[in-house]
Amino acid sequence: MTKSVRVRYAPSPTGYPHVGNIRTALFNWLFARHYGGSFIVRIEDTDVARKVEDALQAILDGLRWLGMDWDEGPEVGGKYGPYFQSQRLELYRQTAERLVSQGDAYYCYCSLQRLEEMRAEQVRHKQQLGYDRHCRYLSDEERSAKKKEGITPVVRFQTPLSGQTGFNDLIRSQVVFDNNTLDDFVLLKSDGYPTYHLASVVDDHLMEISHVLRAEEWLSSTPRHLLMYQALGFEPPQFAHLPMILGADRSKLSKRHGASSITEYREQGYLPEAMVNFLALLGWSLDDRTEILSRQELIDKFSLERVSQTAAIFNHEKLYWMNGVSLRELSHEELLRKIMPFLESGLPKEVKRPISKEYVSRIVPLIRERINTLAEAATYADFFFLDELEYETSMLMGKKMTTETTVKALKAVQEKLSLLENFNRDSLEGTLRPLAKELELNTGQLFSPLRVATTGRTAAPPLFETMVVLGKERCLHRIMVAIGKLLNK
RNA sequence: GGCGCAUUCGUCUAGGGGUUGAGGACACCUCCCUCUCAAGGAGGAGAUCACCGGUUCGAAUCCGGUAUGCGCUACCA
Repeated sequence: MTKSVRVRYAPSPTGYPHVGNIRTALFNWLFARHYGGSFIVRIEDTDVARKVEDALQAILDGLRWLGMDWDEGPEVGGKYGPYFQSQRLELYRQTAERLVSQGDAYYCYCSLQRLEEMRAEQVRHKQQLGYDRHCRYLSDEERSAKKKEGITPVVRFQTPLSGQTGFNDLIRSQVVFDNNTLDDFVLLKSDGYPTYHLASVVDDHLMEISHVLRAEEWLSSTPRHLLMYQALGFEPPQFAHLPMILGADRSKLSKRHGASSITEYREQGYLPEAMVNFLALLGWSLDDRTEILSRQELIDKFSLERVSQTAAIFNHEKLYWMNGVSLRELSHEELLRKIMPFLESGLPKEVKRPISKEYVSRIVPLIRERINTLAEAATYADFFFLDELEYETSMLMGKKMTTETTVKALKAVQEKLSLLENFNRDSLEGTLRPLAKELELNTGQLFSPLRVATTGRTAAPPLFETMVVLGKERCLHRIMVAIGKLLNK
């Protein structure tokens, strides 16, 4: 590679950052970092009608959250700016005019209505869809007449009627199109804004983009872009079309497939490192066995040669598993820090705020192997914070236990524990195990009612550790409540 | 309708002419560990490599066709 690597992520602020989009950003970012090149963010805000107000912020926040820093773009600037296409309109207009004057583009005065009718007609007759080139063949008189009518024209590219346009896609190798299957597409809209085709070609050239890594949906547009590069005398970048990410039903991933915006994953307690790891493996692989890779390993190992050619279905379950792995790799301190806000926002409102960090610090070791997302901490560990536990009385009774034997067992525990001086793991175990024997119960038969009594659930962290964190008083109180429930049944 | 891209376990994927009776991961099942649930460990089940032809001594791997899926075919990106 002689030229320095310069790649761009070019989102359109028309919606929240979709995971498919973010995956494209990630591959660009990894590619740039791998080759020590530049990662540029360029905002393609050329669709005024579809613009969404906070989309830009959400996109930038998403990138930052995932640790994808950009060398040029919004908020950081750069010498190829501005990085908002809405601020570069003059450049596109000039280029469009140049193409018109050199005979590679023309003004089109066709009304939206005419275009619509033409299209309907084509569909009806099962003809090839596309602009019929009506205005391409306007005489000078007709042209000036249209001009006099005051119609603001669009500029269309004058696509060659014959020949072929091909290129070597870095992921799909040789791809060829017949020029006669391409229509005269719009370069400049009547509102003065460029279409994607014009803007991206102009900007990629001006910004000296070396490689265009974009989603496969752009593959069919690439010959148009190449024809423009040719007409303009620009050297085209290298192209690589990334496989798409689909939903479980194989259609384009969307809201009905569950969370599709990166923001939602963040809110659900997914970790950026898990997200990056998972997204990297959607369409790329290192070898036949590596699943867990750090950010640095990803940068070191990433290569276009190992990007797959097939669309991938977004597998939520695997992400969920991977998040659990990442979560368990966090240090105690880090996990604690990340869990705090989720507890603050996720615990029932009757729990007093602020939540004590010291207290949570004692809970974290008990739940870290039992949760897969940060948000789950709040639902899994709520009994550590609640005063009143809600559960079915029947849950208190273990295998082959009756109300009587359960009450008897809990009363025995109550008695033993109230006499206990040091309420710690070992003293609890040293007390309760022998007690089971005394009562002629197996450990499960004694521990499971006790677990339900103290936590309100049948699945919880290890009993003794849990009881220690809850404290003697609270445990005794909860056991008393449980006995009461059984007797009032 | 036209054009393009793709097609290996349910899913993500490895493998790109013989060492593959196709490897790994998620999910699923069994067992171990164990006070429950997890985590961890050990196993299991799961793919006629879309189909049909061809090339070859030999094809999941190369070629052609068919089918299916997806994408593009907008004054959206």
